[in-house]
Amino acid sequence: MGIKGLTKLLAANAPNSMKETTFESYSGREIAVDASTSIYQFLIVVGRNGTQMLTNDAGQVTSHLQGLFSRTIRLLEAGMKPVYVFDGKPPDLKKQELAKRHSKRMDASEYLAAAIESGVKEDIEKYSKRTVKVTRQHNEDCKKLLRLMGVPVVEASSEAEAECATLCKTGKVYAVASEDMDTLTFGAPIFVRHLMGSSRKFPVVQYEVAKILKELNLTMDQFIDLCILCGCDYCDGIRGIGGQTALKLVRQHGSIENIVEKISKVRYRIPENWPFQEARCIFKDPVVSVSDQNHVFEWITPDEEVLKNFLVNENGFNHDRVTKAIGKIKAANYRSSNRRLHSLKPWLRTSVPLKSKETKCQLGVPSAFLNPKMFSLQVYMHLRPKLLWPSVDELVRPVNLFLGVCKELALFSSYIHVSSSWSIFFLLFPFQALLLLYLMGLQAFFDMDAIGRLNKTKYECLLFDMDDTLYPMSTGINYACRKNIEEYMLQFLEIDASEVPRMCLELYKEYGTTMAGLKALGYGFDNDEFHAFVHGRLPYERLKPDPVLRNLLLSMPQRKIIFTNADKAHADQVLSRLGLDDCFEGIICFETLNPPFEPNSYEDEVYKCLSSEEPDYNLLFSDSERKADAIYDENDDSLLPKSQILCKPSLESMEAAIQIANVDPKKTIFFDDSVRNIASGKAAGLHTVIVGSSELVPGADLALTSIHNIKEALPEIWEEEEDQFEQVVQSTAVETVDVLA
DNA sequence: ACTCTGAGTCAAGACGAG
DNA sequence: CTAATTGACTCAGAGT
DNA sequence: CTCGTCC
Repeated sequence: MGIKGLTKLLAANAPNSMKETTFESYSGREIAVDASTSIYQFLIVVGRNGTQMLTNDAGQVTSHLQGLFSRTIRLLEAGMKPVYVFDGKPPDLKKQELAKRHSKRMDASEYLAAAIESGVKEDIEKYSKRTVKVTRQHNEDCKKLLRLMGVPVVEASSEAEAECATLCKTGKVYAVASEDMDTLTFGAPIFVRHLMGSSRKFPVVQYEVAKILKELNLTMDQFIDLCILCGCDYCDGIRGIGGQTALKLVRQHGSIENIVEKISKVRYRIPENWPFQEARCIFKDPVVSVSDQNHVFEWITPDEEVLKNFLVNENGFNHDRVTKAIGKIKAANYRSSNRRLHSLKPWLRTSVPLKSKETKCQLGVPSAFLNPKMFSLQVYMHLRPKLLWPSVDELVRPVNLFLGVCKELALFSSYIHVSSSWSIFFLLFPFQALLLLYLMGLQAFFDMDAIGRLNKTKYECLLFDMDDTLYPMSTGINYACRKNIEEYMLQFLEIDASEVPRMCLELYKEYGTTMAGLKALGYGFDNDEFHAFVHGRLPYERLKPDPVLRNLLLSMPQRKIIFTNADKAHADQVLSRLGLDDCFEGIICFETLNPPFEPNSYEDEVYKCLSSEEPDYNLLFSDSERKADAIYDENDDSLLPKSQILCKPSLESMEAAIQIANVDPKKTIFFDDSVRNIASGKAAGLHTVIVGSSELVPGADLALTSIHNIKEALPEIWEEEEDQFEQVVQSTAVETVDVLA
């Protein structure tokens, strides 16, 4: 039922909070859709002829599949990235409402039976529609279909609308498309109605919750109260109070509590045991599935064979139609992956560094950064000293790309570690190198002995991510951190509040850290200042010493190194709070990979970040390439600026870490909680363990729900101690050497 | 006369051949 | 083991 | 643009 009369109320009292848009304008956007309501519509309307519906050979209804299939393709073809959200358990408060609906349906069933008997066609049509319900099987069919199509599926803990709103609040989707006004009450920042109305009966309308609050001059809490008074699914309103009066009362008294206190008890009857506070809770802090803050949705290529089998063989779809449709999905996928950051472009246009230069000065920056020109990448790149062999620079890029591909291929089979010297080899003899690589791959394929050897490989080093890996996500540090980043963007970079969460995630997704992304967009803030702001007031007190983990770590014979994207101060703080500061040989942190930048000695910087005597050409090239790419070409649709910041999950950062730590990736295990970091760790040739997940992810050799399970899952780490002859003597007082120092 | 509420009722997809 | 939508529209009736 | 068809 949603919120009674909210549409009218908003149209009358907050007309500027809604704007007409078009279907096409959501191209490139992630859109959350409530699956259950869609399925319901399909069941009611698709292929219905009296009680007759679309069915497969077994007589099972397939209307929902037909509808969902074509609708999803329509969205994908328009460049949208749908995320379907399925309902979970309804809240207890909704039970009575549901019971009411159920009994209505039962009545309808009786009418239907009567209608069939009497043979009145219109009645049969009418009542059979009313008896429609979405069964578990329907939901499962649709989930299966979507997964096979490569479209993400979310199972909500409770209400799908609440889950959708949360996805939007956290920036995981751009907007929620729904007809249900509840979505706004749950606080979805951007809410789109009539998106699916292909019949241009209604135009597409976009609501923004921030604008609604502004225009109604209410806080979010007051807006929720207003919605409850209007009448929602969870409890009754007050008889005699509809939208108009509710708005007046909320404006006047501020909250339901005050309204109840002030209004005439004679005129209005307040329900006994009125659960408005519980209803308020459902809207304010809805039960949503606890998902990884940093989880990102992916739209992958459809599983063609299985999908065909499912639709054609199991459900009687026309083979040619399905083949054609799959072609459409693939084409759409290809288009969007080719310019998947299409959606970043608005920011690129509006957030060119001019503003950030000013901000920069306001912040009072260290003198090294006073020349504002340095912070406009365009200007800087224009003035920068010529790189070594600029023409080679151009040449190197494709070679590096090629090398990257080869590496991934080769390392995928875990046999060959391509060292940096390969870079030169590839540069000089690309074809010979390719041939050699091919032969090595062939040899490895047949060399079963190599497999045996590989399995026995001793581990020499353990590389640990820190945040959410050495301590669980539940401490809330990650969440607090993100809030701080958002606040920084809002306060110092003057980014529009409505864009912040989404931008935050999008940049994180593309660049590894939001900070790296911001830099890539041309924001010229000071790194230290950013870190100080973001990490300065985290609830570190929630981190408690972890003696169990400490003992585990100290008992491991291998070298142990931290590899984090965070800055050194944060790493020190966290490790000291956890009581682990003496467990690690070193910390590879933000400053290690991104040494303080000195404008005059650009070339030196490249050398300095490598601790080796001789410059490593592989890194040198990729580094210069990175800087060169920082220019954003307005005319190019597909190219986005690269960040000048080196951080996970870039392959370069992995290689740099391996280089700095001076380890052999084949003998190193990399622990991280991020799927992307794990994937690129694997690409760099490391053994990988995903922490905080019970399921294996692509590129992970092992999954650990908690780092504490390490002994059970990886006994090899300790076994080694017994049969290793020249065992490294592990002094109990491990010297903590910061690599930066 | 005018405003507002509340209860009941209805309708709801997507495609493409002609 | 069960249950599973929603908004627009109309019209009657109650209150101002 | 409409109307029949999708399974």
